[in-house]
Amino acid sequence: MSVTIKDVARQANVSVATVSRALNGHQNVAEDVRKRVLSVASELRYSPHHAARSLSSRRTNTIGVVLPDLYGEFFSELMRGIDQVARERGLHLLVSSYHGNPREQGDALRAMRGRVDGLLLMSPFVGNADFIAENLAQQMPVVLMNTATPASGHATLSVDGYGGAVTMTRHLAEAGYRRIAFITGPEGNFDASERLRGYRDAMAEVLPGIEPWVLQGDFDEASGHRAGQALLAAPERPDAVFAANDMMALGCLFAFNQAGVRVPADIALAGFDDIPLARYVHPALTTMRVEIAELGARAIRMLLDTANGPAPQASLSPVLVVRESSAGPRGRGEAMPTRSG
Amino acid sequence: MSVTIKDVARQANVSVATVSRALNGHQNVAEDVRKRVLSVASELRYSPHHAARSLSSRRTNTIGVVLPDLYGEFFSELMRGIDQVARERGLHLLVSSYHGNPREQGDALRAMRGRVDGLLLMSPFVGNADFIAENLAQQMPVVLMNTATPASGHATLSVDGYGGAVTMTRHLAEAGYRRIAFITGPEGNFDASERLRGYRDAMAEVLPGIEPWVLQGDFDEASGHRAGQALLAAPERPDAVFAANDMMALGCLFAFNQAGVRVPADIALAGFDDIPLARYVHPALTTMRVEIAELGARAIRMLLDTANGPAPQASLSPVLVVRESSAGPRGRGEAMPTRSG
DNA sequence: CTGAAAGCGCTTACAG
DNA sequence: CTGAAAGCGCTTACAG
Repeated sequence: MSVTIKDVARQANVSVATVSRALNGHQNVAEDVRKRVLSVASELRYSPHHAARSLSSRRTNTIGVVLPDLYGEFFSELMRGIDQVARERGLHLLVSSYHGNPREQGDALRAMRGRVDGLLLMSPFVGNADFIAENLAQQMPVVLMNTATPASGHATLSVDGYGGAVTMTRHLAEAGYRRIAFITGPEGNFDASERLRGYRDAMAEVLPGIEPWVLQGDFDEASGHRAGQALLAAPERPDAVFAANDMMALGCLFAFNQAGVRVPADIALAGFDDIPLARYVHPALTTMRVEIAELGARAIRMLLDTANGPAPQASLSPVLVVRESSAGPRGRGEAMPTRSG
Repeated sequence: MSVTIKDVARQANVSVATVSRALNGHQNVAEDVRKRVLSVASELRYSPHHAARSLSSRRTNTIGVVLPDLYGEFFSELMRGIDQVARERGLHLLVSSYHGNPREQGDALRAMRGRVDGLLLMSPFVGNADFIAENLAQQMPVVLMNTATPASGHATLSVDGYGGAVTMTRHLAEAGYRRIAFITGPEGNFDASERLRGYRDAMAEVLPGIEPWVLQGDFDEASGHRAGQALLAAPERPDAVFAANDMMALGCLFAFNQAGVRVPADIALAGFDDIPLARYVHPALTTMRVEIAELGARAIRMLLDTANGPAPQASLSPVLVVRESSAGPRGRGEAMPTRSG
C-alpha cells in the first residue's frame, strides 16, 4: 500500500484534517505544525490520492480536451497552446480523441464526467448540435472550437475559414492565375465547408467567367496526392491549385514533383494553416497562416475566465503568407493585372 | 447536481449494489432486473463518476504517459502507437510532458499517483536512475522507453541508436563519401549519445584515416539550420552530413537550399527516424527508419502483459532507408568502392 | 440473485 | 488553531 494522509497524520501527531489544511496551504494552521507536517509528508514521500481528493472536493484541477484526432502538426500545435496555459494555471489535461467516429465521440464526452472541471471540444461535423447537447453533462463548462453549432448557447471560438479562403482565392487571381482548382476537405466537415464556400464566393466575385473546379479530399497527404495526379491527368490542366489545408497541398506538391511538373512555373500551389513544414518544402508553400497554438490558448482562457456571463463567440482571422509556390505565372511575383470583372 | 447511482437505484427500485453489478456486467443479476437498470440508467443519462469508481475499486483503467515533450512528428507517432493499443483494451491515457525540466518531470511523475494503473516513461537524461527511483511510486508498474537506466530493475524498451548510426555511417562510406560530418543531439541525452557513439565507432572502423567531425545540435530544425550554415562556412566543406535526427537534417537541408548548395550533388545528407516528412522534402531524405508507433505500441503491451515476472529489456533495430539525398557523389546511386580498410 | 454496510482517501463545515 | 465526524459516489466482501 502506498502512504496516505493517515500515515502522515500519525507520524506528525496531528489529525488528518490538520494535515489536509497544512498541505493545501490554508491559513489556519500554526506555523510550527505546518512545518512539521510538510517535513513528515516529504520524508514519507506522501502524494495525495487524486481520485479521493477530487471526490471530496468536487474539483479535479483537470481540463478535458476532446478532439477528432491527435496526429499531425495541426493538433500538435493546438495542444501546445492549450498545454501552456494549463501549465501556467496549474491544471492538468485529459486528452481524448475519437478518430472521427461519432459514437466514440459520445463515449469520450461521457467518460469525462467526474474527471474534469471543464471541457474543450472540437467537433467539426456539420449539424451535430443535438448530439453535443445529448452527450455533454448538464453543468459542464465547455468551449467549442471550430464547431458548427448555431445558437447552441455554448461559448465558441473558430477560425474564419470562409474569410481566409476568400483572401487566398483573390490573391491567386491577382497574381494572374485563372484556372484555379480547389481541393476540398472531408464532406460534412465544418472547416472544409467554410473554406469551400469562401473559394466559390471569391471565384464568382473576381473571376466570374470561370467555372469553379473542386476535387474531393479528406485533409490528409494521400488525398492531396491523389488529387494532384487527377489534375495532371485532366484534358486541360489548372494553372493554380488551392488546397483546403497544407497537408493536402504537400501531397499535391509531391505528385507534381514526381511528374516533373514545376511549381510555380507550370502550376502554382497554395495551402491553408501554415504548418511549420510549409516553409521547409521546396518551393516554400504559400498559405493562410492560422495561429493554431493561439487558437488553443484562447479557447482554454475563455473556458477558465468565462465565469457565468453570456457565452462568448469569437473568431480568429487567418493571415495571407505569400511564398515561392505562388509566384506569378509570368515571372517571380510579377502579378498580372486581373482582367476579369 | 448530476445524476448518481442512487438516483438510478431509486428509480429502478433496487439497491445501489445491484445497479453497480448490472452496470459492470456481473453475472449475478437477474436478467429482467439488469434490463430495467440499464434502461433507467440510459434514460437518466447516468454516467458513473470516475473518481468515485476508482477510489473504491482501486483501479483507474488509465495508463499514464510521461514524455519529455509532446510536439513534433516523433511524439505524435509515438502517441498514435500507444493510443491504438489503449483503445483496443478499453483504457484511457493521461498524458503529461515536462519540457525537459527535471523538476517538472518529478511533479508529473508524482501527479500520476491515484490516477493511473501503470506508467510509460521516457526520460532520456543520462544518469537519472536515482531520480526515477525517487519519484516513482513504489508499486507502480512502469516501462521505460529510450531511457538510460543500467540495472534499474525496470522493464525497458529502446531504439538501438548505436547500431543505427553504425549502419548509416557505413552506408555513407560505401556510397563513396569520406568527409562525413555529424550533427549531434543535446548533451546528456541518451539517444543522442548512443547515435554519436555509433558514428564515432563506425568512422574509426571504415574510415580510419579520417577525423570524425561533430557539430552540436539539439534535435530541432533551427539547430540543424545553424549547423548547416557552419558547415558551409568551413574552410573545407564536408561531402556528406549525417544528422542525429530528421528534424535537424531538414534544417540543414534548408540552409543548403538557401545557399544554393545542391544535395546530393555537392553534399549528401542523411537523417535518423524516418519521420513522414522525410519522403516529402526535395530531395527525399535518406534516413534510418525507426518504427516509432511500434515503439509505443510495444511499450504499452509490455506494461500490460508483464504480470509479475522479471522486468523484460528489449530494443528495436532501425532500418536503413536510402533515398535521393545520399545518391553517390559520382552519380545517381553509383557507389564507389570503399578505399579504406 | 439481492441488500445493508463497510470502506476507498480525501475535504470541509461544525464545534470548541 | 485543531479535531471528530460526515460525506463525496462508488465497489465489494458478507449474509441471506
